[in-house]
Amino acid sequence: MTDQDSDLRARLVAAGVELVATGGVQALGLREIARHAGVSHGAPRRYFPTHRELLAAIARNGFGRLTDAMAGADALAVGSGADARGRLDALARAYLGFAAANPGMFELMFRHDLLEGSGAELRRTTVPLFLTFVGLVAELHPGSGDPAVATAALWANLHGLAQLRTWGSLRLITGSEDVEPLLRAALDAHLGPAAR
Amino acid sequence: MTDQDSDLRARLVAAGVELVATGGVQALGLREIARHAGVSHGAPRRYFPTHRELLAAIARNGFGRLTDAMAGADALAVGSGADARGRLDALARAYLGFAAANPGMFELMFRHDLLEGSGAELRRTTVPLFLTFVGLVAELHPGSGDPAVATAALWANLHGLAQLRTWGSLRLITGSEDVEPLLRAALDAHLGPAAR
DNA sequence: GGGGCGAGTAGACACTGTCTACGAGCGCCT
DNA sequence: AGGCGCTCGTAGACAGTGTCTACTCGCCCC
Repeated sequence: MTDQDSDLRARLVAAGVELVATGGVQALGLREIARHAGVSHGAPRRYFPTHRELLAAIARNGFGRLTDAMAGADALAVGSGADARGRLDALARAYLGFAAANPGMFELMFRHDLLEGSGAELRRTTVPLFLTFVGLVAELHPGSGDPAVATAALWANLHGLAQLRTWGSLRLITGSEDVEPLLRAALDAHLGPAAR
Repeated sequence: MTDQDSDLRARLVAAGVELVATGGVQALGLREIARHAGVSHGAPRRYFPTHRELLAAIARNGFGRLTDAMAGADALAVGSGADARGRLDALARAYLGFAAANPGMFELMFRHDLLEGSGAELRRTTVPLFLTFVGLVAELHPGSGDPAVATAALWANLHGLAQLRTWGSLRLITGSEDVEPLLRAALDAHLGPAAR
């Protein structure tokens, strides 16, 4: 698991991360990743039996970075004295911010056809993140139904906003590329109007 | 545009629709569609200069069917005396129902990487549908901000639910495959509790 | 009746992911 | 010290893909 342990494995993932950031998902050909890492096209097979497993490893990196980004945003919110609602705001913004800053990676992370087989494991990595969401929602809305359901509905809203923005529908509909008003509307709808 | 006009064009799209229903997006190879339509692999090129344009035509079929399904559900709701909230319920359920019944097609419809170039045109086909949404939301919440923003936020919620369900996250989170409680939560959040 | 042309065929090309045979380089053990 | 074995990466074959180009067949119109 260290940097030294199986150098090429880490280099391949790093090459994939770089490629998906610059060229999107379609730049993640097996041979192209191998070229980018400076090895022959057969080399990845030693560490990743199939192309999909390499993609899954790249996606795993993305989930890690997403988790880190959100944890960081949450810690920052807590540090500046935010309450539950403020923390949820910060987490939601971090989610959308990650999707906007890493559209290719975000797409890869949720392309179940590319990750089949490893999908279940990747899904599990989002659980801790989700649990903090649930805790905050429960704190904000005590005793009003299952907080997991409310949280899942909210998460789906964030996710939909992220997807539809990269798909380009939002600008068509609202006339603006800005998700901010939509995000506010979604948060207000699910969590109640923000305290001001 | 009739059945007779360029027979093969329609047959190719029909073959694609069938293939995507049974084998998902990855079954939509150009050569495989041609085989399924009983022609050689070079034939599609006469009607679709590139593979992506054929996929776009298949997706266009999907958008048409989605629009029809939602319009039908809405008409049914109106026929049974539903108010604005009831119609929105029916429309939302139709959207999720379509996504659940045609997961491959739904995925294709929102795979911008496969539809690049034709994406803008396809997006436009959803506008009338969206406008009825906006009208109903405006009727339900008169004078509370831009109804287009509220509607876009709601649509994103539906879309996110559809995507996350096919991705398999919802079962992990809520312990159940059923979207119904999540849908109710989303609708209640955005539209207020349902009249009963 | 013959020329042009639209429609589909067939093959070439570069490229992909997978599989297999091979070889270079290193550590280990006697 | 020397040979063995094993890990790691190379190189080529293979079937399959999307695109492009040459071609052929059949039909319509003059």
